[in-house]
Amino acid sequence: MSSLNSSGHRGTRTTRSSAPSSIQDVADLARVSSATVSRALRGLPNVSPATRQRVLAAAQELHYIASPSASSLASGRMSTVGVVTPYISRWFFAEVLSGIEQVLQEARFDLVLYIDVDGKLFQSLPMKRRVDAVLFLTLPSDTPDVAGVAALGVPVGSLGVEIAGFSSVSIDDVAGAEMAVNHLIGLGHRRIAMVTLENDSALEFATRSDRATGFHAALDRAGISADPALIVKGYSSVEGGEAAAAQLLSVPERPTAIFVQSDEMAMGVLHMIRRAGLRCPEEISVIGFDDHELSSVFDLTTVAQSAFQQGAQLARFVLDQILLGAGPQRKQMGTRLVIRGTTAPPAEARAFAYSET
Amino acid sequence: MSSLNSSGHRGTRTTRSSAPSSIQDVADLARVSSATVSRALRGLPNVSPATRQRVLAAAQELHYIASPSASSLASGRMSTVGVVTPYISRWFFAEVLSGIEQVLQEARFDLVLYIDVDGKLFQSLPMKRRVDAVLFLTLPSDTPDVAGVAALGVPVGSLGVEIAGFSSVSIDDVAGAEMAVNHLIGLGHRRIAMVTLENDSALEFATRSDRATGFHAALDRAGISADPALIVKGYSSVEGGEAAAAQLLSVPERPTAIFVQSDEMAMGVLHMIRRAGLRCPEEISVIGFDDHELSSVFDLTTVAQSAFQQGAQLARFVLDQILLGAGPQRKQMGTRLVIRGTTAPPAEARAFAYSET
DNA sequence: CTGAAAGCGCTTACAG
DNA sequence: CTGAAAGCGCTTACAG
Repeated sequence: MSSLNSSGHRGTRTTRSSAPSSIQDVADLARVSSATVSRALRGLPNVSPATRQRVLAAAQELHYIASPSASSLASGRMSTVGVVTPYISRWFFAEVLSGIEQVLQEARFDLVLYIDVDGKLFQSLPMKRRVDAVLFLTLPSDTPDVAGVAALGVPVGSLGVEIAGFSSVSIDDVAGAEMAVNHLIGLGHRRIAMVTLENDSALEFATRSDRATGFHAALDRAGISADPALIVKGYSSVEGGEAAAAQLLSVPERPTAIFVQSDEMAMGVLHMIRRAGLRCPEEISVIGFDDHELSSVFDLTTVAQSAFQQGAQLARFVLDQILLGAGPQRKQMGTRLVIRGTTAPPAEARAFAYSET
Repeated sequence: MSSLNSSGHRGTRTTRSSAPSSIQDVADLARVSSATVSRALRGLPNVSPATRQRVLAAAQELHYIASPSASSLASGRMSTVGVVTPYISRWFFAEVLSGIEQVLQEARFDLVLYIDVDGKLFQSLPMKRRVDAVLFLTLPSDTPDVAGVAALGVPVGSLGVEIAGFSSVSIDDVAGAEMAVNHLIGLGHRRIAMVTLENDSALEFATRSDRATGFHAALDRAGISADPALIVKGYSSVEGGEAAAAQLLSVPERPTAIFVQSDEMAMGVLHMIRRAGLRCPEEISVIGFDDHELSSVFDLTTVAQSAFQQGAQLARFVLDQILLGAGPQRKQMGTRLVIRGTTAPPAEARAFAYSET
């Protein structure tokens, strides 16, 4: 090792941009040991101000950046969180991911992204030994797979579904759905349909059943018996909404209102309604769920949730576990009814009387 | 080190699920050296079939997964690619990211995600020494910042803009914009407006100027002089489109057609047109750019591009650089006119004659 | 407040 | 085909 060339100050070293400088280079320049460099640079105590200054200056001069693999190997910390999501281009997941990323970036953690549509990832779990925690925006419906996740040996966060031992953030899907359906009932609707999620993959979307529960609860409380013909499943996309709407519109006694599981699907529903020559909300009301960025453009009444905040909160929870050794935490976030123009009293009701807004 | 306890075969070892097993554990169980384990598990040559089998079996029994930090430190390879994007919930970026992720996942590379709206990330470049390559879905407009990126010392890929030394994938924005405007001209439009991107950040959206170039080229060729009042800027969002449309609709001599830089902005434009009580395409035509998932719902005529394929291709390019030592490659992908219902001949033209579709 | 030394768990020439 | 050994570049008790 050729060290101690404190003569050529910023000459030879800086120009040879090939190999990045090591902690030893910094130590040599600052005339301390690598242990001290490590402490000084990480802001640990027990370093005299003067020494710290010298180290900082040396590090800066050499453009020193600690090798992440070396420090991970030595410390056992990866400063990385894995995130598993089924989609990235659906509003909800994109927003959640953005929230997670913001919190992690502030904490100077890296976010490793895994997209997994069909739950196959759970068999290999490529994030093994790579991350300090994993966030699942969806979980496999398979119990053994979930057990495998727990066996990762790192804090786990799950979105939308509470699992023993995992941190989680969710919304009250039951209450949200009830709120939506109560709004329709309050307008005078009795024949209310629901578009729910197709059980299309190995993944667990807890929201599916919970929102259906809220739907039924609201109807029950109003003394309305649910018509099975008015409950249809669709894929979580605009096309899924279109297909579901086509099905609903062909039911002999058409519904006067439709509660749709997501705004994206609701947009498909609106599209199909328009194509069928029907007018919304005059002839049929539609309410969605999410408050998607485009919902205002569609003038869509919906149940708003903040996906971004949910992601941010979930990231904070696992960060607490990693950094502070906290236990798993859970939180349920609020939803809010956003009344726009796709809901109105049913045609018959209007003929008779005024209704509440 | 207590090794050689080959007696309790699957007893003691497997049950203590605390510390993950190391390469040495596997070596002990298979009665070979750790060097051989390393070779056998990575599929390297010079390992006898019998030995390889024994190692594989031992590794499986111990649920062995190599420590990424240790192997990175020893080999110098991170098996990770960094991706920097300004947004994640915009259609284009979400699609590109999906394409990148798919290719990386197949190659068993990790994707580290960095969201950077305002280009600040380029001052710290947190992916230093963490990744084998970086993909920029956008670049800072600052030349020194770009130089800093090049100094990362790893292959770099850039999307939408060609930079010396970087791999890149883009579309021919000029040609795409010309195609859009030619479509409008062919329909008989002469007063054609353009909604372009606000120069709202430190980031370089090359598409901005290129599409404007195509717009002007098409007008020039048709002998139409562009009216500066018909070229407005807006933020890259639905709201941005609304604001831009509001401005355009207040121009004394209204345009008969609008070419909008992105479908998302076009949706805002359509919304504003509707709110202004105008009919599209009867009174004003609109053409977008992207072929967003929702464009068919809006019946929006647009210039289609495959963002997913662009992302996948860019990932393959840098993978070639990392794995095969290839040089930077570049490719321009195609665009395609998708004619839907938001474009039609201008009102005056219809009064006189038939026009082409 | 500081340093010497061990160790984190792999990979890779180098010998054989 | 296989192993001993060095080395990757840090962090962390342990002494002083």
